[in-house]
Amino acid sequence: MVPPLRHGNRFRARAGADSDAAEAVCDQRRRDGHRSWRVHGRAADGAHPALLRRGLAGYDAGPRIHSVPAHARVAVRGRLGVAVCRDRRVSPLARPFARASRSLIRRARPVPVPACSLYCNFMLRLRFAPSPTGYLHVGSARTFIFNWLYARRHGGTMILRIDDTDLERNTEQSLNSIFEGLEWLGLGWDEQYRQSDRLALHKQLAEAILEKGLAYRDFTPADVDDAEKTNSGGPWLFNPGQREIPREESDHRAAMGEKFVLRFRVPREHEETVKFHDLVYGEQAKETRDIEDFALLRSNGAPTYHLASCADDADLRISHIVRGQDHLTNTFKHILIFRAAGVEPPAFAHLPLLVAPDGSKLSKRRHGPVVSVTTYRDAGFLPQAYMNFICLLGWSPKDNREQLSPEELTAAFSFEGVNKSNAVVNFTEEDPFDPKAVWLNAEHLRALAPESLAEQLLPFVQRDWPDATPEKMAAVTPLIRERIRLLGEVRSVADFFFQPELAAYDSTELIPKKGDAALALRVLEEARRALENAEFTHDGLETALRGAAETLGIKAGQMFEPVRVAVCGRKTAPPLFGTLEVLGRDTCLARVEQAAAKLTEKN
RNA sequence: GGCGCUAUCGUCUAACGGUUAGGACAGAGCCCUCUCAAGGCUUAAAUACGGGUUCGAUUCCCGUUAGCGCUACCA
Repeated sequence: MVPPLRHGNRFRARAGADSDAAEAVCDQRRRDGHRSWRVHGRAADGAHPALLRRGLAGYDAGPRIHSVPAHARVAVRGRLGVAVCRDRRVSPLARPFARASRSLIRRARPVPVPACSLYCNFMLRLRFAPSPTGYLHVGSARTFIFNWLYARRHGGTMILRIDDTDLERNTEQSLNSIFEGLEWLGLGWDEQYRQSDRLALHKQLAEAILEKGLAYRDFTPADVDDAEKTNSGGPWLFNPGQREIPREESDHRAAMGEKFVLRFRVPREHEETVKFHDLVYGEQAKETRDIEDFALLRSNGAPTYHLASCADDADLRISHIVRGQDHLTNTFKHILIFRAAGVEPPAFAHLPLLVAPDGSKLSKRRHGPVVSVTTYRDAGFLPQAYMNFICLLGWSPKDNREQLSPEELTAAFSFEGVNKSNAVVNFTEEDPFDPKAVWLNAEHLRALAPESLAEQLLPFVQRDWPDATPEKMAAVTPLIRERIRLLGEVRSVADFFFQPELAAYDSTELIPKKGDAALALRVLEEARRALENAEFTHDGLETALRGAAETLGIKAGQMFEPVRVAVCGRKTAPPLFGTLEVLGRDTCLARVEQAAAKLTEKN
C-alpha cells in the first residue's frame, strides 16, 4: 500500500571541507520507506566558484543525471557544469533508458544554474509526464519547462515519468522523439521512471480502493453501453445495476473469468462538493453528482491514466502537479483517488493551452511539423531562445522584459504570472514560425559570443559545404551575425563565402545606379587595379576603393555596387570591405575579372 | 446536451476600482548608411456585448455571445 506522505526535511546542501577547492561533495541521504539514495557531487576543475561556495555543485549537477542511479556519482565540468554519470549501475526502473541516457549525457551542454537555489528542497518534487504517442510538441515542451523552472527556482527535484499505460498507442519512435526534443532543450531532470514498469503498484492501489468499497466491478460488455450513453440526453454517470452487485457475487464472477471494468464509486448518497485550490485558476469546485463513475482498471486489467497517474504521483511524493489545462476537470477525479488512497493530494497548477491561430488545438494532423520542437531545432533556433519564447506564451514577468536568459526566467518564474486564457502560436503556412520567436532568436543569437555563434553556425554551413573550416566560419561570423535570425539562414546569407564558384547571376546586376554597362566595366577595371595594390584590410580596402571612385569621378556608392555584385553575386550582402578582406585578394580578383568578362561577353 | 474554464491592439501581454489603457512582435513612415541588416525616432492598432454595484469600472457581480476543455475500458 502507498504509505501516507511524510514531510521530508528541507535539506541544506553544504560544501566540502575546503570550499575553495575544486571539489565539493554533496552527500544526501533520504529514507522514506521505499528507497534511500545518495548522490555524490564532485565538481571538477572550473566549476563555478559561486556554486562551490554554496555547495551546490553536487546537487545542481542533478539535472544532468538522466537516469535514476541508486548510487550515482556526478562530476561537474565547465563554468556552469556538464555532468558525467560515472557510475554505470542504474536502477531497475531506469534500465530501459540506460542507453538513451548515456547518449544524452555525452551530448549534454552546460546549463546555467540559477543563483536563487540556495538550498535543495526535498519536499518539492515536480514531474513531467508525457505519453509517447507522438512527438514532443510545443505545448508539452512548455509544460516541461514550467515544471523545470519551478523546480529549479525553489531547489526542488525534477522528475521525468513516461506515462505509457496505453500500450497500443505507444511507439518507440515517439519515445525517441520526446527524448530528442528534451535533449535539445538541454534542461535535464533528476529522476526518471516509466509507468509500464510500475504496473504492480497501480494494481495494488486499485485493489486497495476496491477493498475499501470505494470501487466496484462493472461487468457491462465494452460494446454495449455506447449507444445508451449518448442518447440519454443528460450526463452519463454509471451503468445501471452494476454499482449494487454484492461483493460476494462480484468476486465470484471475477473469479470465473468474467471481464469487468473497475470503476470508482463516486459518492452519491448525499450531495458533496469536491474542492481544490489551483495555483493558476484559483478555487475550483464540482459536485459529485456531475462526476461519472470513471474507470480505474480496464477489462484487460491495465490501469487507466487516472489510476496510474495518481498512484505514481503519490508514490513518487509529487508535491506539485503542473500540467495542461485540459486536465483541470480531471483533477476532481484525481482528488477522489488520492482521498481513497489515504494520501494528501499535491498542489495543482494548470497551464493555459497553446492553440493554433484559428483557436483549435495544435495537432500533428492539422498543423504538421510546426507543432514539433525538433522543427525549431532543425531550422536553427537556439534552445534558450525557444525557451524564452515559449515562456512568454501564457506567462509574463510583469515588468515589460521580453528577452530573458534561462537564469533570468528561473529567477522570475512564479504561477502568479501565469495567464488564464489560451495563447495562440502565431504561424501561417508560408511562415511556420511565430515572428516573435524568430525575433527573440535573433536577439539571443546576437547575445552570443562570436566564437560560440561561429561554433553553432558551422554544422549548418557544413550541410551544404562539408569543407567549411572553423577558421573560415570564425572570420565570416562577425559579418553576418546581424543579418541572420535563425542559424539555418547562414546558408543563404553567407553562401558566397563557402562556394568556390559563384552561382549564376544576371550581368545587368553589375550596372550601378545612374550608370550603364560601359561604366560598370570601367568600375570593375579600376577596382581590379585597386584590389591588386590595396592593403587587404578593412580600412586599406576602403581607402583604395574610395580612391578609385575619385579617379573615375563617380560616387562611392556607384563604385561599390558593381564590386559587391561581382564578389557576392547579388546586390544585398554583408558590408563590402569586411567581405573582401575575408574572401582574400585572389578570390576577389578572380571574381572581379569574371564579372568584367561577363559584361564584355554580352556587349 | 451536462459540467467546468476563459474573454485587453492582428499576435504575445501589462494595468490586482481612479492611467491620455503601458510594453513587445508584426505593419507603416522617417533618420543613420557602401547594399542588406542592426540601431534610433515617429505612427496606426484593443478592454466581446448588455445589465448591475460604485462618486468612479478593463478590473467586482449577473446575464448574453463566442472560444476552449472534460464528459472513454485515450492520455
